[in-house]
Amino acid sequence: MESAASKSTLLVRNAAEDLPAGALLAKLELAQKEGRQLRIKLGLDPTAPDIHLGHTVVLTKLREFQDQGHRVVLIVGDYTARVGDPSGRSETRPVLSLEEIITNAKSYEAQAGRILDQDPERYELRFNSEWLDMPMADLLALVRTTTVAQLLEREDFSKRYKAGSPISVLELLYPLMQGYDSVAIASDVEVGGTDQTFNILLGRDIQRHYGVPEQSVITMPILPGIDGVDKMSKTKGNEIAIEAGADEMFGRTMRLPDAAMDTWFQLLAIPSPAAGTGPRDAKVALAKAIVERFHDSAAADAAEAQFVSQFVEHEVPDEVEDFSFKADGASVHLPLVLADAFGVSRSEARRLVEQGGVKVDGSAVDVDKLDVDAELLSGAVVQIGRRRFKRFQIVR
RNA sequence: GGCGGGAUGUCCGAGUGGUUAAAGGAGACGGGCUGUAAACCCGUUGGCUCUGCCUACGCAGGUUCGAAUCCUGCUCCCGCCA
Repeated sequence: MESAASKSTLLVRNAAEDLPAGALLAKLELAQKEGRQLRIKLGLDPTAPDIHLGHTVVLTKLREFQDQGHRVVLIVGDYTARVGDPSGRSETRPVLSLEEIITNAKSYEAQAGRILDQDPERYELRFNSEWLDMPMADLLALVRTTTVAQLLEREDFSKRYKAGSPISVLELLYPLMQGYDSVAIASDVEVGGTDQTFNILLGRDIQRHYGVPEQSVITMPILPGIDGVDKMSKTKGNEIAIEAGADEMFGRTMRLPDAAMDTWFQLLAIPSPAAGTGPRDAKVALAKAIVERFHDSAAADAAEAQFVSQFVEHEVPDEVEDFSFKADGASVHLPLVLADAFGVSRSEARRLVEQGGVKVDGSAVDVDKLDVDAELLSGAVVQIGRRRFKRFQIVR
């Protein structure tokens, strides 16, 4: 059997931090000695149903634990989501209904199944409403564990405090609730992004107050989105969803700035290409590897071919979605049809035409001819910009 | 409880009676260049039946020839002091 030390080294190799130093090793040794599994915690936010590449960094780490025989406990933050997170501005963040949360959680779980082993021996899904919906007395006991000074240690809190920006009490409570989750499920190890470091560490303090063993902490670096700057998130629109089609995955990866490539190779655990490989080819390798991971190698080859044809050789893609529209007269008002077909406003459609951004069968539309012969559009591939296509069909 | 500040377009943020659909920036989008990278250049960025019309600066009224800008009331938010 492999030693705990080598297992620990493996688990920590691409992590940002392993806190406190050596704690993971101690946990692994303990588990080995007692012949039991470790309980590996990951909290998830059920506000968005789609898993993207950023989530996979942490999920893959969890999978490594599972492969060593440990048990992953996913916690759906249904209770916290229902309360609503006021972080940042006082924007009315939609408080999700229980149904939405459950839908999201299910979808999330299904997608996580592509990375995690969902064998019940190694996998557990819990909702934190199970224990957070507690009596006031219990809440007070929880709150007693932590001081304001401790909470202000967190950088974004202290910054905002100093700047005189609002910090809601609810926000202050979040780390406590997250910490209590660790108590409730008897977490041995909590995994999360580096942005979670404070919260996860506070979980240790809270566990200590409750007289239960403290979890060790593994933080993973944050994967930047395809803009190469911000954390990957759906809100920013810089994500690659793992459910995305092969072509989209490939194409979006190719938009990644060169500077972020190394990070991606590393965090996604994709072998870097040989030294001396040009940045473009390296990115192609990256894109293919990603597609291969979530589809297969045939799809990766096809996506590359498609990409070259569409963006290098500027050919119309093979598969273009149909858009049917009704033509009453002999001619149709182009902005109107474009608006319907591409989900833009008519004004915007008009602007796009004016700027030469609209092409019919490969040639730009004449700005002065907004009313087009319906027959000419029939069966034509209409294109906006470089990556939006629709094949028009007339319905009489 | 007292005092003060604020609510502007996707976001940030100017604007305090009239060329204001609203400076500037970010983002986004379109075009050029290109490796759908970066950098850079140009343009667009409320809607529409588009040389005009409608809607818009927290909400509701009011003053005015004319208001995002002034007045009144309301709602919400924030900071400071206690």
